[in-house]
Amino acid sequence: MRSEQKNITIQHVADRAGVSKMTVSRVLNQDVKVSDKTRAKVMDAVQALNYRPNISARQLAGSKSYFIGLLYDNPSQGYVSQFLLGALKRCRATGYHLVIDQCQGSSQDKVRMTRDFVASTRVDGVILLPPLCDVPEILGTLKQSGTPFVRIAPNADLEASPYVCMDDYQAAYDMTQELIQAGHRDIGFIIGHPNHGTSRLRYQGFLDAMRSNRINCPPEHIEQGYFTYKSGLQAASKLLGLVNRPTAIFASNDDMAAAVTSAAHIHGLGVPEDVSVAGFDDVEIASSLWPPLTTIRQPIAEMAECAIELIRSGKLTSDRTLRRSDYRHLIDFELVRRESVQAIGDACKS
Amino acid sequence: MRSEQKNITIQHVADRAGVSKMTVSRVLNQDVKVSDKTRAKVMDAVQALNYRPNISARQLAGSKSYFIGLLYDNPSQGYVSQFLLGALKRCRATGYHLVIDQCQGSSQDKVRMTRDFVASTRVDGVILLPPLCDVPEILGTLKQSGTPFVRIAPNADLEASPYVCMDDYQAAYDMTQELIQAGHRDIGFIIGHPNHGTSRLRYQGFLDAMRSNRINCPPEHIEQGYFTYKSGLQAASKLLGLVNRPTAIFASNDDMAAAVTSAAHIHGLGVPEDVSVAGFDDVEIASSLWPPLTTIRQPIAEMAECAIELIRSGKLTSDRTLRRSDYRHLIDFELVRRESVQAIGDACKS
DNA sequence: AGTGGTTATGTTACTGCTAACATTAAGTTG
DNA sequence: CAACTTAATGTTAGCAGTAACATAACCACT
Repeated sequence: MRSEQKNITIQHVADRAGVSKMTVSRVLNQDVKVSDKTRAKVMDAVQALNYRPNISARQLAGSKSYFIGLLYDNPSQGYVSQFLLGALKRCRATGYHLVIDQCQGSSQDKVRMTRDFVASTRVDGVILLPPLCDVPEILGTLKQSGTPFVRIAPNADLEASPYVCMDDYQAAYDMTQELIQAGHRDIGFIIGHPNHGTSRLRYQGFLDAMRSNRINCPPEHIEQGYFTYKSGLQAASKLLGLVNRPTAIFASNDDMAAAVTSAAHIHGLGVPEDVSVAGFDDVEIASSLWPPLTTIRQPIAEMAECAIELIRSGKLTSDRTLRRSDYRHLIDFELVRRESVQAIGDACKS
Repeated sequence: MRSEQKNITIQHVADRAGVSKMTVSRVLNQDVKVSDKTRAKVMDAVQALNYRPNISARQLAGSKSYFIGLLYDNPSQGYVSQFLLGALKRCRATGYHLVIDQCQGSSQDKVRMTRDFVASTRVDGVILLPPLCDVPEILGTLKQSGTPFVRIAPNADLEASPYVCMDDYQAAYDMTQELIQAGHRDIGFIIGHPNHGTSRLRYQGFLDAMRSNRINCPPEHIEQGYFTYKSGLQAASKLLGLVNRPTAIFASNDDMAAAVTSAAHIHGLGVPEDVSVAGFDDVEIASSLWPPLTTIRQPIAEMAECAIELIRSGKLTSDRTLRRSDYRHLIDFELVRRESVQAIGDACKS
């Protein structure tokens, strides 16, 4: 017994407003060819009846489905929920809905799942989260099906589709600059996983910031990590055991930065009194740790909003080749200052 | 240009199989009244044409929408993604789809959002994640709209709807038993946030396990926490500073357990050599920490599967009052043994 | 053979909306 | 002021399925 009050349809609204169904439909779809007077009458009726268009009927009759698909595989926990935050906000504001699915297994499985997904939901477009956005077979499948899609932070094949990302290089540059401005000169750096494209960008940003401040960076201050807590622990132990121990350590992600904090404690060093720590990503651990991490907030939610808009705009649907400038959408990051970084006093550490 | 191959409809399948649309529909909906021969013919045609029913048409014509709503507010990060894992698995297997939305703001906002959500998506049912499942206004709104709903791990108002949860009491009991069996007698416990119903259950499980093993638990071994890393740090510091310092600490969640690990390091104690640590929840931090935490894995994905099945089954739709046994669905937890707990040797600590 | 009772399949009439075309009303011009 | 635009609204015919009823086919049993 779903219907306490029986479903109100466009016909009820039309009757109440004294117009035809079609006019109501036009008002609801922002068609220009409706007089202001009629529009007002219709809107009043919509309000009064608390009418919501039946999305299925719309989809069946029209060309748009008002559904946007979100496919993901296995991004870091929290990434999905962050992304959803922004995506849902935009969807709510525009009357769209998000249908999500996980796409895992062999690349053959992924292809099948992708195909089934677009076929059975008839979404208007698909958003691919990393690392799914770098699976060539999926890109191929989507292209073949004619479904527009946007990728989030892809590492490769940048011409395959429009994509949204942040400027990892600039963020690392800025964070390094921040540490330098706080008086740090001996800065340790822990590189991310060598397979991730972002690792290189972040590393390069760090190096260039050091260089442009004419600060020498000895090779023993650079350690290779793998984005895991454990790898961070090992890297940090080496850095903190050095004779010319750095006064600040910049880790390529928060998990490793958290490990640096633990390593410091083990070495009997306080954070931030003895060593400052900076992370990257602003995942949950960054703020739940004590002291909370100074880090780079990835604008995941904003990236999501941008992706939704791209699909909604319909720009991607048209056959005409997109302009090059339509492909890349850079979203601003944010440097989050928390307690894990402290300025060095006048008393210079020996 | 969405249509590379024009959409195949039920009519095409019917033509190819040499039957009417209705028969195809019956086969697809597992109707019993179809002969095996006809069923085979139809399935062959479906396979050959790679036909997928149009979900909108189904929804419009039929009573089911094949969409299930998932509403959440602000659970711990990772909870949502964990939940999605199970929910999506079940959905995929059954031809359903998940439409998700976030429901935030004042309770008035939440009511409006909930109402809009069910009205515009016409989902077959709604799943409420904690802490949203304890907002009375939302429960009221859903009931009023006649939409069936299932709650996940609710704290209060247990008769309001069917719900799915795990046995927190038993889990805490088992974990305590585990520590005792590893030879620990002096066990510290950090209670969770007093506002959470689960905190009491976990505490009680701990107490009862101690009691049934006739182990005395001095009051100074019990500390109040608030489920945060910081509160765990403070509680652990007190416990580890005691003269009769416990040999094991059981924290009511993983964040606090992680803090215990850090506190131990600060106190110059090794985990697990000097002090064993047990957590609860098995969130990401539990396995990314070093040493990884022995903890209770909340069966979030399984709870999700159960919730989907409940809605899909249609049991909740009927007006007849549900049997009491239909309300509560307990899902088995799992005790995850990792490196943070060690058995105490024969040499008994003084 | 005729009656009744199944069981399997077909028909018809919707579901709520929009595309495409048809019509009316209003404004413009020679 | 009739003819011609143009703007605003109405009509008709689907979209792709399912519910509900109608019918045909088959079988057993008096």
